[in-house]
Amino acid sequence: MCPKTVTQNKIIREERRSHILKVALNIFGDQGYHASSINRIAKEANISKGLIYTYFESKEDLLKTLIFDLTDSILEKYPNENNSLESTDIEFFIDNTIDFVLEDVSRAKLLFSLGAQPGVMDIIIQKVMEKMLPFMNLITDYFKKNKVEDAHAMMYYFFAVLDGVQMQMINNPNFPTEKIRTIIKKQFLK
Amino acid sequence: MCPKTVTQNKIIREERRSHILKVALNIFGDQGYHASSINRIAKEANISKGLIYTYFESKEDLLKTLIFDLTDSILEKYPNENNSLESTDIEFFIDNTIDFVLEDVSRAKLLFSLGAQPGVMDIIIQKVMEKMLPFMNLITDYFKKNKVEDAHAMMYYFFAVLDGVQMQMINNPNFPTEKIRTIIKKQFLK
Amino acid sequence: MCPKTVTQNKIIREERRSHILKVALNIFGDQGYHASSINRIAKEANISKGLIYTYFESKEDLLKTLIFDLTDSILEKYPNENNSLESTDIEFFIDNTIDFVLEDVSRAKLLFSLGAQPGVMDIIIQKVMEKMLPFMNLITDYFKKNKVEDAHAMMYYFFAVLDGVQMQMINNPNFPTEKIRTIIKKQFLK
Amino acid sequence: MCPKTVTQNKIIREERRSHILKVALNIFGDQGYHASSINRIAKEANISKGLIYTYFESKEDLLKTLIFDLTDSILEKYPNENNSLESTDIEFFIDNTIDFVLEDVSRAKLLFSLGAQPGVMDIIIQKVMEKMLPFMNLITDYFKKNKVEDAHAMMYYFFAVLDGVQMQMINNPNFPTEKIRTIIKKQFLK
DNA sequence: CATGAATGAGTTTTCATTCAT
DNA sequence: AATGAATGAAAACTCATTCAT
Repeated sequence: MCPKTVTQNKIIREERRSHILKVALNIFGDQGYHASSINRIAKEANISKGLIYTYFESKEDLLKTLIFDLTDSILEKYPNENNSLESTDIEFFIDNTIDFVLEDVSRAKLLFSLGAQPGVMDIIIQKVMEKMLPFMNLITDYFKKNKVEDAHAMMYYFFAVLDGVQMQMINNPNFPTEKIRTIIKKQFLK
Repeated sequence: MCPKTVTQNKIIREERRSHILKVALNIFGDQGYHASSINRIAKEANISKGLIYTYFESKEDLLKTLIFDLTDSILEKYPNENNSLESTDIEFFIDNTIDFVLEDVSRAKLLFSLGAQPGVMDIIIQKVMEKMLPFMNLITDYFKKNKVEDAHAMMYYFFAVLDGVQMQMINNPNFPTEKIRTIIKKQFLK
Repeated sequence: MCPKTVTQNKIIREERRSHILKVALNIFGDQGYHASSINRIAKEANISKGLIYTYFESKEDLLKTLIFDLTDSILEKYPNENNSLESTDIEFFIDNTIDFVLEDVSRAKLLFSLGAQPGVMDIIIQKVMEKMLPFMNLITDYFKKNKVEDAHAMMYYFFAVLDGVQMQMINNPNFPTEKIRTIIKKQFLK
Repeated sequence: MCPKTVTQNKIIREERRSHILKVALNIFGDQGYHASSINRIAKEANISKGLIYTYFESKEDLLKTLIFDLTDSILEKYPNENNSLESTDIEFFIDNTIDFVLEDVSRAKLLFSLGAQPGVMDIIIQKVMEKMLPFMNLITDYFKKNKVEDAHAMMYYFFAVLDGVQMQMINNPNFPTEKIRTIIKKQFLK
């Protein structure tokens, strides 16, 4: 029979919703947003096309939802206090950045594939920047404290290195992540 | 009057062709392949949709052509001899990698947006790997020669760093490229 | 309410599919394959363009499906045993050939319009020939048995006559089909 | 140099024109009108697309011209006097009908492929009918004179047979034309 | 709530026709 | 007269979205 109790429905709804999100994340991450069809997502999730539209307003809404989750998980990488940073804070950030990819490659893939989606990366950047900008300054201060010559440039370099490592982790199955983690820490932690 | 000479036509064709390629590179780079319509490319290039099809068989053919050009320009980054590398060779590669983005941001954008296009990145990787694999070994040898502890991991780190720098150059208008160039050289050249 | 049952959908799909086929047969038969647009077929069938593509992969697939049906209905004209033919077998074939047009003029029109479609007639011929070739020999034998001077040529003549009759039936509204049926039988049945 | 004398031009024009017609006849006959592109015709004729349009107003005009030629050549098959027919007249018509295909298969192919082109066959039929209708009556009279039971039906049969033979000649490379010619004459000439 | 048939706007692609040279 | 680059209207096809059941 079809009808269900209210509670049953609530649970089912929550499960379904997150299932759809998970499947969509995988497919968007693999094929890119535009190349992924709602049909494909529905099939992969073993539900009907129509059902997706009871959980999400549109394909774009699905993407936006994923992006907000993504943004939240990115924000978690940044330490919460605004005091000056110690080595342990930097280490925390390095670990979080690397673990961010290890935990869910699809999520990271999606993030990196979003660069080409005009108007989407902007949303992320805008939200992330609030936390990132002060963090960038803290990193710069950290390098100054450690007598790095051009601390400002080194801060940019630091982010570039982490970006590059994330990209390699995503695309290169031979990438020796743990060894690289050690190298990064050796280089930036004093 | 008599018909346009063969030479005249050849010049026209060559110009148009490369003009279309240039416009397509920009749009594909900005929006991603799937989000870019032939219509848009035609408008941006101030020509009719149809004309694109006298120069390229299909939208995919247009992409493939761009990719082959891209692949060629990537291959130029790698030094040609297979002897052991000196500092100058590494410096040459670092400079080429950075200048690759400076010369044509759209081209680099396209390259980085291609990660999500299944079946496309494969083509590039396959062609590039022939030259890249031996080069990776040479880099490893270079680090060994310089008494780097884990030379193999350092090689991967080296490539990750350059990837990350390229990404930042593309996405971050504040990125201090020249200062970073100096930092990289200081770190990896001995 | 609960979703449409599987059976309901199956029925709908079957009906729509055969409706599209019927309309397409008419239009292809009337205008020829290339001159018939999917748009036109959709309008005539009172459905949207898109729907045709949920039932058939492409315009060509639609044609191929019609052709396979056509081929099947042609093969039914030929008697099934491989023994030597009697008058009744020949009569059966003559009747079937004429009735083939009477039953569905559009189908016959399509068949005759396909001659110019390269690569399509080949498919039909290839499939039909398997049954036709032995039948041609049986017809030849039949004429030999009846002391026809050049039985082999007469066999070709027999097929030519039936072809011509089918063509006249299709194109000439005044053609006295039943009288011709009698004439043919009088001529070829002994 | 390009400029030519007036006379030279006239000759060239006439040659070009008939060359284009010949090529178009072949291609239209082979592929059907709609599947044949102007581009293809131009290439096959070793001239430019544009040039076709100095000789013919449009693709349809090209077809119409071919059809008028075709109609003329069909009309030639019919004897010119309106007196009652003798065996020799019938024989003349049979021979002409068969030779019509032998002389130029492409022309015959085009004729038979035109059945599906709505509005085109009508043109032919309309023009041909003027000569054909009285001829049909003469044929009927001929059969009556020869004590054929249902002379009117036999007349239709006669045309059907000739149609079928033409079709076989076009489509079946093994068709024994000359033997069939004999058979037809034996059957219809007394 | 769940389905998938159905839609139609938008995309790629083709091709007869034009026109500057 | 001759060329073929260029156009644009129309065709094939895709896919997010809707809706009857």
